[in-house]
Amino acid sequence: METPVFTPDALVKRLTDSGLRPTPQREVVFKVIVEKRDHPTADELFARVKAQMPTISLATVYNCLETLVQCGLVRQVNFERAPTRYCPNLCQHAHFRDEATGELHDIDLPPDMIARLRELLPPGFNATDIELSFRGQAAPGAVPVSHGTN
Amino acid sequence: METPVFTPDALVKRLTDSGLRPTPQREVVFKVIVEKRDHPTADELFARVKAQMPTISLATVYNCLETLVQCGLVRQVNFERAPTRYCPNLCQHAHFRDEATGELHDIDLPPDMIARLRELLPPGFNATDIELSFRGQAAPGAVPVSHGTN
DNA sequence: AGCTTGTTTAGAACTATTCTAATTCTCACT
DNA sequence: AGTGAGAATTAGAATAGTTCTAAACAAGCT
Ligand SMILES: [Mn+2]
Ligand SMILES: [Mn+2]
Ligand SMILES: [Zn+2]
Ligand SMILES: [Zn+2]
Repeated sequence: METPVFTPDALVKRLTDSGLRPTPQREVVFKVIVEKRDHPTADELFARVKAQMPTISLATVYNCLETLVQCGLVRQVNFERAPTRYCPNLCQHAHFRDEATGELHDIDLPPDMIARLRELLPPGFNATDIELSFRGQAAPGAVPVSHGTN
Repeated sequence: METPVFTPDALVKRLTDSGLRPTPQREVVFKVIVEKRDHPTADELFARVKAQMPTISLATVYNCLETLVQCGLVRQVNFERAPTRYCPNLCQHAHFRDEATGELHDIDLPPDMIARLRELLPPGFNATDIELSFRGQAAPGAVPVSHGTN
């Protein structure tokens, strides 16, 4: 399983291709979300980013995240009404939320399973997006997932 | 497929079994959510319930819904950060959100598929809950689902 | 330099939901 | 039937994540 890491240059290309500008803020937000592959909230990202760019504002973090989501470089993940989390893993995958810690874990979701899920839909229903999420307990030492870095 | 409809008596039993009181507010909220089997928000339910009990408050609707969810008589359904919706269909099922209208449709989710989904979890992950949701377009005339009335 | 357009920023606004504290109700027990 | 204790309801305030606003800033172009 290869590991197509996003270089900073790839970000610049994706942005300019969409008619958007590669600003320092967008670059640092992207760098910070990619380098620690968890599922931080906007607040958590704000804190991490401020360490490198103390003048950035929370509004900008939200703006950058929205841009990154639109460019398809980051996924938004919601669990009930908890604060939105952001996921840099672009492979199709499901999420498992550990009830004890609140943390999200990536769960591999093979293409054939996605196909089977799609078959659940009656004729006339056309899904552009499928979301699968688990909630429960994870044994402390349980290894997360294949961890393909996109 | 039989159709186990919840009578008002069943609600009373479920409540008293849990040490809760069967109040007129709880009964009317339950009646209103069951009689039109869609996926209303708290606001929408509040409007419907007020027609029958003009003095009820929104806080009470929220309180009653929380109670009904705890008793397992109603499911909570979230889509991204949109207002929580409430679902009276207790059979295991997935949801399809029509992007055009914002409406939710129930999608049958057979037990064997649930079992297969569970197999996606690596050892050490124990799911108490699985949630599957689709987003896309539904052809106007598409028939919703098996519609087992619980 | 001036213009244009996109971006950032601080803070206000928004909104679904929860909390508070006072009142009312329910029901088991006389 | 009447009381009392605890449960539930209510109006309105508070909360909190997110979005909006409007002013300042940046970069490219003429
Ligand atoms: Mn947060
Ligand atoms: Mn609503
Ligand atoms: Zn993820
Ligand atoms: Zn449903």
